[in-house]
Amino acid sequence: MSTHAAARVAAPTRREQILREAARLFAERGFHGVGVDEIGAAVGISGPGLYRHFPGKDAMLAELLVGISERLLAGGKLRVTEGGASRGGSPDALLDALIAGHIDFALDDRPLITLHDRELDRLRDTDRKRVRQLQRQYVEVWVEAVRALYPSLPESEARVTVHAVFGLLNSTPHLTRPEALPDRTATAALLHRLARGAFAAAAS
Amino acid sequence: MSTHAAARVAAPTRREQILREAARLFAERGFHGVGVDEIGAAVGISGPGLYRHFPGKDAMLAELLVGISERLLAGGKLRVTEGGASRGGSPDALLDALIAGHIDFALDDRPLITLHDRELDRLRDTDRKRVRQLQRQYVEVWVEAVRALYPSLPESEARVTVHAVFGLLNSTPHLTRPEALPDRTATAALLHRLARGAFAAAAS
DNA sequence: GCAATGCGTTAACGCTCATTAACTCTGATC
DNA sequence: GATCAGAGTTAATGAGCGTTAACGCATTGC
Repeated sequence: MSTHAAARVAAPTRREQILREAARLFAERGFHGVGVDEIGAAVGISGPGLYRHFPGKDAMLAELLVGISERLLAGGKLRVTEGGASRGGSPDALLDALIAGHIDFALDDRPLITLHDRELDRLRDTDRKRVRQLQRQYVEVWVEAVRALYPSLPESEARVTVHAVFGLLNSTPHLTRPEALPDRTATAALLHRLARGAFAAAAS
Repeated sequence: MSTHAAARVAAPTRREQILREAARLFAERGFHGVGVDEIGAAVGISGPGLYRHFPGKDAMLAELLVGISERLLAGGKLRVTEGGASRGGSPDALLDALIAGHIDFALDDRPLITLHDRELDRLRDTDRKRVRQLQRQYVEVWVEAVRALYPSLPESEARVTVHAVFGLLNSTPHLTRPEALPDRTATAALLHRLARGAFAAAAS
Protein backbone atom coordinates (compact mmCIF):
# COMPACT_ATOMS: atom_id res chain seq x y z
CA MET A 1 0.00 0.00 0.00
CA SER A 2 2.75 2.42 0.96
CA THR A 3 5.92 3.03 -1.00
CA HIS A 4 8.23 0.31 0.27
CA ALA A 5 8.49 -2.20 3.08
CA ALA A 6 5.60 -3.37 5.19
CA ALA A 7 7.11 -1.07 7.78
CA ARG A 8 5.51 -0.92 11.18
CA VAL A 9 5.67 2.88 11.16
CA ALA A 10 4.08 4.78 8.33
CA ALA A 11 6.54 6.76 6.24
CA PRO A 12 6.28 10.39 7.31
CA THR A 13 4.49 12.45 4.75
CA ARG A 14 6.11 15.57 3.36
CA ARG A 15 3.80 17.74 5.42
CA GLU A 16 4.90 16.00 8.58
CA GLN A 17 8.55 16.33 7.68
CA ILE A 18 8.07 20.03 7.16
CA LEU A 19 6.26 20.45 10.45
CA ARG A 20 8.92 18.60 12.38
CA GLU A 21 11.78 20.56 10.89
CA ALA A 22 9.93 23.84 11.22
CA ALA A 23 9.31 23.12 14.88
CA ARG A 24 12.97 22.42 15.46
CA LEU A 25 14.12 25.54 13.65
CA PHE A 26 11.51 27.81 15.24
CA ALA A 27 12.50 26.54 18.66
CA GLU A 28 16.18 27.08 17.94
CA ARG A 29 16.09 30.53 16.45
CA GLY A 30 12.59 31.89 16.86
CA PHE A 31 9.81 32.26 14.34
CA HIS A 32 11.13 35.45 12.82
CA GLY A 33 14.69 34.18 12.95
CA VAL A 34 14.05 31.39 10.46
CA GLY A 35 13.47 31.92 6.76
CA VAL A 36 11.31 29.81 4.52
CA ASP A 37 14.36 28.93 2.45
CA GLU A 38 15.90 27.40 5.54
CA ILE A 39 12.84 25.35 6.33
CA GLY A 40 12.72 24.16 2.75
CA ALA A 41 16.39 23.24 2.78
CA ALA A 42 15.86 21.19 5.93
CA VAL A 43 13.51 18.88 4.05
CA GLY A 44 15.41 18.95 0.77
CA ILE A 45 13.28 21.32 -1.24
CA SER A 46 13.64 25.01 -1.79
CA GLY A 47 11.77 27.87 -0.11
CA PRO A 48 8.74 28.52 -2.27
CA GLY A 49 8.16 24.79 -2.67
CA LEU A 50 6.68 24.86 0.81
CA TYR A 51 3.69 26.71 -0.55
CA ARG A 52 2.46 23.50 -2.16
CA HIS A 53 1.85 22.21 1.37
CA PHE A 54 1.03 25.27 3.44
CA PRO A 55 -0.62 28.57 2.59
CA GLY A 56 2.16 30.43 4.37
CA LYS A 57 4.74 30.45 7.11
CA ASP A 58 2.22 31.55 9.70
CA ALA A 59 0.11 28.51 8.93
CA MET A 60 2.95 26.18 9.92
CA LEU A 61 3.33 27.84 13.29
CA ALA A 62 -0.42 27.85 13.81
CA GLU A 63 -0.72 24.16 13.04
CA LEU A 64 2.13 23.36 15.41
CA LEU A 65 0.76 25.36 18.31
CA VAL A 66 -2.84 24.31 17.92
CA GLY A 67 -1.71 20.71 17.50
CA ILE A 68 0.37 20.62 20.64
CA SER A 69 -2.31 22.31 22.72
CA GLU A 70 -4.91 19.86 21.51
CA ARG A 71 -2.73 16.86 22.22
CA LEU A 72 -1.89 18.08 25.71
CA LEU A 73 -5.52 18.69 26.56
CA ALA A 74 -6.66 15.41 25.03
CA GLY A 75 -4.05 13.54 27.03
CA GLY A 76 -5.11 15.27 30.22
CA LYS A 77 -8.78 14.57 29.71
CA LEU A 78 -8.05 10.98 28.83
CA ARG A 79 -6.23 10.45 32.09
CA VAL A 80 -9.06 11.98 34.06
CA THR A 81 -11.64 9.62 32.57
CA GLU A 82 -9.31 6.63 32.72
CA GLY A 83 -8.45 7.40 36.31
CA GLY A 84 -12.09 7.71 37.27
CA ALA A 85 -12.98 4.40 35.73
CA SER A 86 -10.48 1.62 35.26
CA ARG A 87 -7.51 2.62 37.39
CA GLY A 88 -7.33 3.09 41.09
CA GLY A 89 -9.19 6.32 40.68
CA SER A 90 -7.57 7.97 43.67
CA PRO A 91 -6.78 11.69 43.32
CA ASP A 92 -3.23 10.72 44.09
CA ALA A 93 -3.01 8.35 41.13
CA LEU A 94 -4.62 10.89 38.82
CA LEU A 95 -2.09 13.58 39.70
CA ASP A 96 0.71 11.11 39.14
CA ALA A 97 -0.70 10.23 35.75
CA LEU A 98 -0.99 13.89 34.73
CA ILE A 99 2.55 14.58 35.81
CA ALA A 100 3.93 11.54 34.03
CA GLY A 101 2.09 12.41 30.84
CA HIS A 102 3.32 15.96 30.84
CA ILE A 103 6.88 14.83 31.47
CA ASP A 104 6.71 12.45 28.53
CA PHE A 105 5.61 15.33 26.42
CA ALA A 106 8.29 17.69 27.67
CA LEU A 107 11.05 15.14 27.13
CA ASP A 108 9.87 13.81 23.76
CA ASP A 109 8.73 17.01 22.11
CA ARG A 110 11.16 19.60 23.35
CA PRO A 111 10.87 21.95 20.41
CA LEU A 112 7.11 22.07 20.68
CA ILE A 113 7.22 22.78 24.38
CA THR A 114 9.58 25.64 23.73
CA LEU A 115 7.42 27.10 20.99
CA HIS A 116 4.36 26.70 23.08
CA ASP A 117 5.13 29.55 25.46
CA ARG A 118 7.53 31.51 23.30
CA GLU A 119 5.88 32.19 19.97
CA LEU A 120 2.22 32.34 20.85
CA ASP A 121 2.01 36.04 20.04
CA ARG A 122 2.96 35.54 16.40
CA LEU A 123 -0.36 33.88 15.67
CA ARG A 124 -3.36 35.42 13.98
CA ASP A 125 -5.98 36.54 16.48
CA THR A 126 -8.29 33.65 15.84
CA ASP A 127 -5.59 31.00 16.22
CA ARG A 128 -4.15 32.62 19.28
CA LYS A 129 -7.53 32.65 20.98
CA ARG A 130 -8.00 29.00 20.17
CA VAL A 131 -4.63 28.05 21.65
CA ARG A 132 -5.23 30.16 24.74
CA GLN A 133 -8.57 28.49 25.26
CA LEU A 134 -7.05 25.02 24.98
CA GLN A 135 -4.30 26.00 27.40
CA ARG A 136 -6.84 27.32 29.89
CA GLN A 137 -8.79 24.10 29.73
CA TYR A 138 -5.65 22.08 30.29
CA VAL A 139 -4.79 24.15 33.34
CA GLU A 140 -8.33 23.64 34.57
CA VAL A 141 -7.93 19.87 34.36
CA TRP A 142 -4.86 20.10 36.55
CA VAL A 143 -6.39 22.55 38.99
CA GLU A 144 -9.31 20.22 39.59
CA ALA A 145 -7.02 17.26 40.07
CA VAL A 146 -4.89 19.18 42.56
CA ARG A 147 -7.88 20.40 44.50
CA ALA A 148 -9.31 16.91 44.67
CA LEU A 149 -6.12 15.82 46.34
CA TYR A 150 -5.65 18.91 48.50
CA PRO A 151 -9.14 20.29 49.18
CA SER A 152 -7.83 22.88 51.60
CA LEU A 153 -5.76 24.61 48.91
CA PRO A 154 -7.56 27.75 47.68
CA GLU A 155 -8.29 27.81 43.99
CA SER A 156 -6.17 30.86 43.19
CA GLU A 157 -3.16 29.29 44.87
CA ALA A 158 -3.79 26.02 43.12
CA ARG A 159 -3.79 27.83 39.78
CA VAL A 160 -0.53 29.64 40.46
CA THR A 161 0.98 26.39 41.65
CA VAL A 162 -0.06 24.54 38.53
CA HIS A 163 1.53 27.23 36.37
CA ALA A 164 4.67 27.05 38.45
CA VAL A 165 4.85 23.28 38.11
CA PHE A 166 4.46 23.63 34.34
CA GLY A 167 7.45 25.96 34.42
CA LEU A 168 9.31 23.36 36.42
CA LEU A 169 8.44 20.46 34.14
CA ASN A 170 9.13 22.47 31.01
CA SER A 171 12.55 23.53 32.19
CA THR A 172 14.59 20.78 30.57
CA PRO A 173 13.95 21.80 26.95
CA HIS A 174 15.44 25.18 27.79
CA LEU A 175 18.71 23.65 28.86
CA THR A 176 21.61 24.65 26.68
CA ARG A 177 23.11 21.21 26.53
CA PRO A 178 20.39 18.58 26.86
CA GLU A 179 23.08 15.92 26.56
CA ALA A 180 24.23 16.85 30.05
CA LEU A 181 21.04 15.38 31.45
CA PRO A 182 21.01 12.04 33.23
CA ASP A 183 19.32 9.34 31.20
CA ARG A 184 15.71 9.74 30.32
CA THR A 185 14.08 7.60 32.98
CA ALA A 186 16.20 9.11 35.73
CA THR A 187 15.37 12.62 34.58
CA ALA A 188 11.70 11.77 34.40
CA ALA A 189 11.76 10.32 37.88
CA LEU A 190 13.53 13.35 39.27
CA LEU A 191 11.13 15.80 37.64
CA HIS A 192 8.23 13.76 38.94
CA ARG A 193 9.57 13.94 42.48
CA LEU A 194 10.12 17.69 42.19
CA ALA A 195 6.59 18.27 40.99
CA ARG A 196 5.08 16.20 43.76
CA GLY A 197 7.27 18.02 46.27
CA ALA A 198 6.05 21.37 45.01
CA PHE A 199 2.39 20.35 45.22
CA ALA A 200 2.85 18.95 48.69
CA ALA A 201 4.50 22.18 49.78
CA ALA A 202 1.69 24.24 48.28
CA ALA A 203 -0.82 22.48 50.46
CA SER A 204 1.07 22.76 53.72
CA MET B 1 21.27 70.21 40.27
CA SER B 2 18.72 68.18 38.39
CA THR B 3 15.86 69.60 36.37
CA HIS B 4 13.23 70.17 39.01
CA ALA B 5 12.41 69.20 42.58
CA ALA B 6 14.90 67.91 45.08
CA ALA B 7 13.36 64.54 44.35
CA ARG B 8 14.49 61.57 46.36
CA VAL B 9 14.80 59.47 43.21
CA ALA B 10 16.99 60.66 40.40
CA ALA B 11 15.10 61.48 37.23
CA PRO B 12 15.56 58.58 34.83
CA THR B 13 17.92 59.47 32.05
CA ARG B 14 16.83 59.11 28.47
CA ARG B 15 18.97 56.00 28.08
CA GLU B 16 17.24 54.37 31.01
CA GLN B 17 13.80 55.27 29.69
CA ILE B 18 14.69 53.67 26.39
CA LEU B 19 15.99 50.52 28.03
CA ARG B 20 12.91 50.13 30.18
CA GLU B 21 10.49 50.58 27.31
CA ALA B 22 12.53 48.38 25.01
CA ALA B 23 12.51 45.65 27.64
CA ARG B 24 8.76 45.85 27.95
CA LEU B 25 8.19 45.80 24.21
CA PHE B 26 10.69 43.02 23.54
CA ALA B 27 9.08 40.91 26.22
CA GLU B 28 5.61 41.53 24.83
CA ARG B 29 6.21 40.94 21.16
CA GLY B 30 9.70 39.57 20.78
CA PHE B 31 12.87 41.24 19.60
CA HIS B 32 12.07 40.92 15.91
CA GLY B 33 8.46 41.80 16.51
CA VAL B 34 9.24 45.34 17.66
CA GLY B 35 10.43 48.10 15.35
CA VAL B 36 12.74 50.93 16.30
CA ASP B 37 10.00 53.41 15.50
CA GLU B 38 7.87 51.76 18.15
CA ILE B 39 10.58 51.93 20.76
CA GLY B 40 11.15 55.57 19.92
CA ALA B 41 7.47 56.36 20.13
CA ALA B 42 7.31 54.75 23.57
CA VAL B 43 9.73 57.38 24.91
CA GLY B 44 8.39 60.25 22.85
CA ILE B 45 11.02 60.48 20.15
CA SER B 46 11.07 59.02 16.71
CA GLY B 47 12.86 55.92 15.46
CA PRO B 48 16.25 57.12 14.28
CA GLY B 49 16.56 59.39 17.29
CA LEU B 50 17.48 56.28 19.27
CA TYR B 51 20.78 56.16 17.45
CA ARG B 52 21.98 59.13 19.50
CA HIS B 53 21.91 56.81 22.51
CA PHE B 54 22.67 53.36 21.17
CA PRO B 55 24.68 52.17 18.19
CA GLY B 56 21.80 49.93 17.12
CA LYS B 57 18.84 47.86 18.12
CA ASP B 58 21.02 44.88 18.96
CA ALA B 59 22.95 46.96 21.44
CA MET B 60 19.82 47.61 23.47
CA LEU B 61 19.04 43.93 23.78
CA ALA B 62 22.65 43.18 24.62
CA GLU B 63 22.75 45.76 27.38
CA LEU B 64 19.51 44.45 28.83
CA LEU B 65 20.57 40.82 28.86
CA VAL B 66 24.08 41.40 30.11
CA GLY B 67 22.73 43.75 32.75
CA ILE B 68 20.18 41.35 34.12
CA SER B 69 22.64 38.47 34.19
CA GLU B 70 25.19 40.58 36.04
CA ARG B 71 22.66 41.76 38.58
CA LEU B 72 21.40 38.23 39.22
CA LEU B 73 24.90 36.90 39.73
CA ALA B 74 25.97 39.83 41.87
CA GLY B 75 22.93 39.37 44.07
CA GLY B 76 23.62 35.68 44.44
CA LYS B 77 27.25 36.16 45.32
CA LEU B 78 26.38 38.88 47.79
CA ARG B 79 24.03 36.56 49.63
CA VAL B 80 26.64 33.85 49.79
CA THR B 81 29.22 36.13 51.40
CA GLU B 82 26.65 37.79 53.65
CA GLY B 83 25.31 34.44 54.70
CA GLY B 84 28.74 33.09 55.46
CA ALA B 85 29.66 36.07 57.59
CA SER B 86 27.05 38.16 59.34
CA ARG B 87 23.88 36.12 59.12
CA GLY B 88 23.12 32.80 60.63
CA GLY B 89 25.30 31.25 57.99
CA SER B 90 23.37 28.02 57.90
CA PRO B 91 22.96 26.41 54.46
CA ASP B 92 19.28 26.58 55.15
CA ALA B 93 19.30 30.35 55.57
CA LEU B 94 21.45 30.80 52.48
CA LEU B 95 19.07 28.85 50.28
CA ASP B 96 16.17 30.88 51.65
CA ALA B 97 18.00 34.08 50.85
CA LEU B 98 18.77 32.96 47.29
CA ILE B 99 15.17 31.99 46.72
CA ALA B 100 13.83 35.24 48.15
CA GLY B 101 16.21 37.29 46.06
CA HIS B 102 15.30 35.51 42.87
CA ILE B 103 11.60 35.88 43.60
CA ASP B 104 12.02 39.62 44.11
CA PHE B 105 13.67 39.76 40.75
CA ALA B 106 11.03 37.69 39.00
CA LEU B 107 8.19 39.72 40.44
CA ASP B 108 9.76 43.17 39.99
CA ASP B 109 11.41 42.77 36.62
CA ARG B 110 9.04 40.55 34.72
CA PRO B 111 9.99 41.75 31.26
CA LEU B 112 13.67 41.13 31.88
CA ILE B 113 13.04 37.63 33.19
CA THR B 114 11.07 36.87 30.08
CA LEU B 115 13.75 38.20 27.77
CA HIS B 116 16.41 36.39 29.66
CA ASP B 117 15.53 32.95 28.40
CA ARG B 118 13.67 33.91 25.27
CA GLU B 119 15.87 36.21 23.23
CA LEU B 120 19.35 35.07 24.10
CA ASP B 121 19.99 33.76 20.60
CA ARG B 122 19.57 37.17 18.99
CA LEU B 123 22.82 38.39 20.52
CA ARG B 124 26.15 38.73 18.82
CA ASP B 125 28.44 35.81 19.56
CA THR B 126 30.57 37.69 22.02
CA ASP B 127 27.63 39.02 24.02
CA ARG B 128 25.86 35.69 24.02
CA LYS B 129 28.94 33.98 25.41
CA ARG B 130 29.21 36.56 28.13
CA VAL B 131 25.57 36.11 29.15
CA ARG B 132 25.88 32.34 29.09
CA GLN B 133 28.94 32.50 31.28
CA LEU B 134 27.19 34.71 33.82
CA GLN B 135 24.18 32.39 33.81
CA ARG B 136 26.41 29.37 34.39
CA GLN B 137 28.09 31.06 37.32
CA TYR B 138 24.72 31.94 38.82
CA VAL B 139 23.60 28.34 38.50
CA GLU B 140 26.83 27.27 40.15
CA VAL B 141 26.16 29.49 43.15
CA TRP B 142 22.82 27.79 43.60
CA VAL B 143 24.16 24.31 43.04
CA GLU B 144 26.75 24.79 45.75
CA ALA B 145 24.16 26.16 48.14
CA VAL B 146 21.86 23.23 47.48
CA ARG B 147 24.61 20.69 47.93
CA ALA B 148 25.70 22.28 51.17
CA LEU B 149 22.20 21.73 52.48
CA TYR B 150 21.66 18.29 50.91
CA PRO B 151 25.12 16.69 50.62
CA SER B 152 23.67 13.38 49.51
CA LEU B 153 22.19 14.91 46.35
CA PRO B 154 24.40 14.11 43.33
CA GLU B 155 25.71 17.13 41.49
CA SER B 156 24.00 16.35 38.20
CA GLU B 157 20.64 16.04 39.91
CA ALA B 158 21.27 19.21 41.85
CA ARG B 159 21.92 21.05 38.60
CA VAL B 160 18.77 19.78 36.93
CA THR B 161 16.83 20.65 40.06
CA VAL B 162 18.17 24.18 40.15
CA HIS B 163 17.17 24.68 36.53
CA ALA B 164 13.74 23.31 37.28
CA VAL B 165 13.30 25.63 40.24
CA PHE B 166 14.28 28.57 38.07
CA GLY B 167 11.54 27.52 35.69
CA LEU B 168 9.16 27.38 38.63
CA LEU B 169 10.12 30.78 40.02
CA ASN B 170 10.11 32.40 36.59
CA SER B 171 6.64 31.12 35.78
CA THR B 172 4.66 34.13 36.95
CA PRO B 173 5.93 36.57 34.31
CA HIS B 174 4.64 34.17 31.68
CA LEU B 175 1.11 34.37 33.01
CA THR B 176 -1.32 35.91 30.58
CA ARG B 177 -3.07 38.02 33.18
CA PRO B 178 -0.66 38.88 35.98
CA GLU B 179 -3.50 40.79 37.64
CA ALA B 180 -5.09 37.47 38.48
CA LEU B 181 -2.28 36.81 40.96
CA PRO B 182 -2.82 37.11 44.69
CA ASP B 183 -1.09 40.11 46.18
CA ARG B 184 2.64 40.33 45.93
CA THR B 185 3.66 39.09 49.37
CA ALA B 186 1.27 36.15 49.21
CA THR B 187 2.56 35.17 45.78
CA ALA B 188 6.15 35.47 46.95
CA ALA B 189 5.44 33.32 49.98
CA LEU B 190 3.72 30.68 47.87
CA LEU B 191 6.54 30.53 45.34
CA HIS B 192 9.03 30.28 48.17
CA ARG B 193 7.19 27.31 49.66
CA LEU B 194 6.99 25.62 46.26
CA ALA B 195 10.71 26.01 45.68
CA ARG B 196 11.60 24.64 49.10
CA GLY B 197 9.24 21.78 48.54
CA ALA B 198 10.89 20.92 45.26
CA PHE B 199 14.37 20.98 46.77
CA ALA B 200 13.28 18.85 49.68
CA ALA B 201 11.77 16.34 47.28
CA ALA B 202 14.94 16.27 45.20
CA ALA B 203 16.93 15.16 48.19
CA SER B 204 14.59 12.42 49.36
C1' DG C 1 28.45 86.88 20.53
C1' DC C 2 29.72 82.49 18.72
C1' DA C 3 31.52 77.99 17.76
C1' DA C 4 30.63 73.38 19.42
C1' DT C 5 27.96 69.76 21.10
C1' DG C 6 23.85 67.14 22.24
C1' DC C 7 19.63 65.71 20.79
C1' DG C 8 16.06 65.72 17.65
C1' DT C 9 13.79 65.73 12.99
C1' DT C 10 12.45 63.79 8.18
C1' DA C 11 13.84 61.61 3.90
C1' DA C 12 16.31 58.25 1.51
C1' DC C 13 18.80 53.82 1.05
C1' DG C 14 19.39 49.03 0.88
C1' DC C 15 18.75 44.52 2.47
C1' DT C 16 16.12 40.77 3.94
C1' DC C 17 12.45 37.88 3.23
C1' DA C 18 7.62 36.18 2.51
C1' DT C 19 4.92 35.58 -1.24
C1' DT C 20 3.60 35.10 -6.21
C1' DA C 21 4.45 34.11 -11.25
C1' DA C 22 5.72 31.36 -14.79
C1' DC C 23 7.52 27.16 -16.06
C1' DT C 24 9.10 22.09 -15.89
C1' DC C 25 8.92 17.31 -14.93
C1' DT C 26 7.13 13.01 -13.34
C1' DG C 27 3.79 9.66 -12.85
C1' DA C 28 -0.88 8.09 -12.62
C1' DT C 29 -5.35 7.55 -15.04
C1' DC C 30 -8.51 6.54 -18.71
C1' DG D 1 -0.47 7.58 -25.61
C1' DA D 2 -2.52 11.99 -24.30
C1' DT D 3 -3.94 14.41 -20.25
C1' DC D 4 -4.00 16.09 -15.83
C1' DA D 5 -2.60 16.84 -11.16
C1' DG D 6 0.94 17.10 -7.94
C1' DA D 7 5.27 18.72 -6.55
C1' DG D 8 9.23 21.13 -7.63
C1' DT D 9 12.24 24.88 -9.80
C1' DT D 10 14.05 29.79 -10.47
C1' DA D 11 13.05 34.65 -11.06
C1' DA D 12 10.45 38.66 -9.88
C1' DT D 13 7.81 41.48 -6.66
C1' DG D 14 6.96 44.22 -2.93
C1' DA D 15 6.64 45.34 1.82
C1' DG D 16 8.96 46.10 6.15
C1' DC D 17 12.52 47.75 8.62
C1' DG D 18 17.24 48.88 10.44
C1' DT D 19 20.33 52.17 9.43
C1' DT D 20 22.47 56.37 7.48
C1' DA D 21 22.29 61.22 5.52
C1' DA D 22 21.41 65.80 5.86
C1' DC D 23 19.68 69.18 8.31
C1' DG D 24 17.62 72.24 12.56
C1' DC D 25 18.00 74.10 16.93
C1' DA D 26 18.70 74.74 21.70
C1' DT D 27 22.17 75.15 25.39
C1' DT D 28 26.74 75.64 27.02
C1' DG D 29 31.50 77.29 27.50
C1' DC D 30 34.89 80.61 26.14
